[in-house]
Amino acid sequence: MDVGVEDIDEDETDWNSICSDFVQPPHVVIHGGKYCSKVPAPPVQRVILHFDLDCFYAQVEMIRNPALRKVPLGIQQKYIIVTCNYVARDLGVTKLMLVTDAKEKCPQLVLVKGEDLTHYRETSYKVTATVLQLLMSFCPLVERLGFDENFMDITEMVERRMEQTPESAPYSYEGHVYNLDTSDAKVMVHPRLAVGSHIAAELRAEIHSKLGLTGCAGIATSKLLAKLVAGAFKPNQQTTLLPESVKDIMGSLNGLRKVPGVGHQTAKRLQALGLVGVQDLQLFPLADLVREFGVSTAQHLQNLALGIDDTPVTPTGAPQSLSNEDSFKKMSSTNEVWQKVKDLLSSILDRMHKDGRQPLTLRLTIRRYSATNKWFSRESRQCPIPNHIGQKITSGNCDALAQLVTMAMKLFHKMVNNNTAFHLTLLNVCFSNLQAKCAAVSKGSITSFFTHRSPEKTQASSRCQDLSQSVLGNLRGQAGSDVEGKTEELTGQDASHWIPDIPSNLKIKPYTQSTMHSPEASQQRPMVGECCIGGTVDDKMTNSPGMTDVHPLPPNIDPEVFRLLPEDIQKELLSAAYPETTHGLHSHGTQSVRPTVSDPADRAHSFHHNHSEQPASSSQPAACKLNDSFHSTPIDLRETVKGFDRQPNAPTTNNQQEHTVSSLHYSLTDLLEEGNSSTGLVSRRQSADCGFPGSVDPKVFSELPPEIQRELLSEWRQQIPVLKISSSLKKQGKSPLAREKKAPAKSSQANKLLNYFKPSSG
DNA sequence: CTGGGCATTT
DNA sequence: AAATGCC
Repeated sequence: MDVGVEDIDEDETDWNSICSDFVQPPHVVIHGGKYCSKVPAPPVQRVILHFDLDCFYAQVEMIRNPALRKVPLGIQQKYIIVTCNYVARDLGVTKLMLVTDAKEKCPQLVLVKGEDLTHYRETSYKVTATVLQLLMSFCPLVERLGFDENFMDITEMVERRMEQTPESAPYSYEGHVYNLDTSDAKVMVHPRLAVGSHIAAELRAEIHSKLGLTGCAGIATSKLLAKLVAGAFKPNQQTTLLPESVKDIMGSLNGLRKVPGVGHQTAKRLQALGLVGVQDLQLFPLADLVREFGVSTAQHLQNLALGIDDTPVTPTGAPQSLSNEDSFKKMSSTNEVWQKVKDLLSSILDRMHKDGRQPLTLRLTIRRYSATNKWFSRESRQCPIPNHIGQKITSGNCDALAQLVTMAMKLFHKMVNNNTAFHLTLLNVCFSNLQAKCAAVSKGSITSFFTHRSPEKTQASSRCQDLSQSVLGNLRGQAGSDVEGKTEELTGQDASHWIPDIPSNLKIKPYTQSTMHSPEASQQRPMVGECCIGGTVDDKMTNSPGMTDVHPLPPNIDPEVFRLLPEDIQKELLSAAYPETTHGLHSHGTQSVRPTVSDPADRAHSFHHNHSEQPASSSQPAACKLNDSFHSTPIDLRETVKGFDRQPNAPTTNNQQEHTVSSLHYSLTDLLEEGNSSTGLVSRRQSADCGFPGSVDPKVFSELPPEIQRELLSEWRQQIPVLKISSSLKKQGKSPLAREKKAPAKSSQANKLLNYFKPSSG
């Protein structure tokens, strides 16, 4: 028993247990390590953060109607309480409880229908966007899990902070430490996790102050452990898991089902092998497990039981499909089906329109009634969506609805014979194969790059168009900048809620050392520098007129690039690019080029103080210094992090939030429209000095697969024609690139991408 | 009387 | 297209 975990810790690689987060050679990879197959397992431990909102749906409803905060609240979907607030929980209500049971147990229970997920979805993406903003300057990696959970790889961020204050790593943890008394001497051994715990606290404070939402965080060395430990203390708290306690937390799980990754079916198959507890799986002969699951799954499962999880945090980006469904007791007439399909389509059409991308396929799913095995028996049929219809969808042409209903009914009749009786219990419509629209850009000559799409475009070229489209969609959506021509009317600021609507905030000292070169990037460097991707592309792109007209967005402060700049330039960039965040809400200083951001050294100093020992005068907890860079008024973490007794009433929070957002939007609009004030400097500096595209959207960039991110950065550093690409990198789901990621072609995908931006000569 | 929505894998 | 997993 427990042998496995012991083995892990005491295997030759002892980095796991005995201190020395410190000794990590700075050059040894960071977040990129796990993605880079070329390097052996890096000796650097990741720091993974899992953020889990408390009873999410209930929180959203309580924000919409603060009166609900005081009453036992349940969110009802059909006949079940999908979640409930803590008032209700104290009265015995639990998640996934039947409404009847819940009412019986708690007659005062107030129910709110939660079948329409719109508000939850929107709030969910706001949370992810906020997280992204926080990590923006660190090559942010955020992976969503459902609507209420986010994984972050904050290894890089931790590394930076440790560099800033090497002598004063925080020998204290924010929040709980799993199974350990915080006064225990052993807690001092993992400074990187300690730093992670402080970041987690800041993140939670940020989410709360911006969105009014509370949640739990787990800090550990893998997604699995971070997720598990996040639930140790439940509402609105956080817990750090030290490697020494891996065995404990895995052993604490009662039942294999508690292991994330072990679902119903898997648990049943395991049980058939006689395995019920986590330990059973840990000790089960791998060979036998392989016989049942195959080598890959078997190893994975056993690793999970051992608390081993190497899976990377994969940026989620925009959803790859949008679906809408409804369930019911019985539906048996075609008319009913027609009506329901129409309703479902109507709603999803609206979402699709706001998303901006064009769905290429439509899928209809049904569930037939069956006394036995009621929940699994879904059938589906799908078909391509003709281009002319797809365009109507993205342009908001209502004609699309009727045509789609017709298509859906055809799909329906592929599954249900017209003259035979049927009994459905569920209908689902889904748009998938989402493709960013190809649009023209206003003044840029970029337009020509994308307007002529060959009829049979390669997947790659379509990917390229996705990029271009994305950028434009984002420009339109975010700032309402006019985009040329026939493109449909501006859709407002919805350009997908899955992207942050404000630029990254700069919270801590920017990078000053180059420690995050991925091996890949480094290796490519000489090669790329010489190849230059064809002076052809380079020339065309860099020389192309109108590029400077491409509205520069606030620059993406990417560490890889940013740290290469002289410090004074860095500061200038910061203050010019983020007037709101550096000056507060009142000074709307797009004109100001003067560096007003606090001196990085000061920040580091502050960091030092806050973590080493509490200065007598310091009434501010560690995170304050960070918060004050993007809140007009510092927020006392002690109030926001620990319980919210003094919780800001929802209205106040919301107002502040609105103020912030609108202010930022306003200035963002300015930036887009007068691309030559202070931001002109920024973008010029960036493109000329460091090769980083000033108009690239950090959020979009962050959503690209990590490999692609590194490759693009590498390219950009070589002064490859970035402006074009950057402008095209506005908003881009990972989908197309993610697919590419899996493709065997291991050569520089960024290079290929660049090629696609060449005007398709001929 | 077990939701609605998303992703991945085969 | 179906199965599985997660929340």
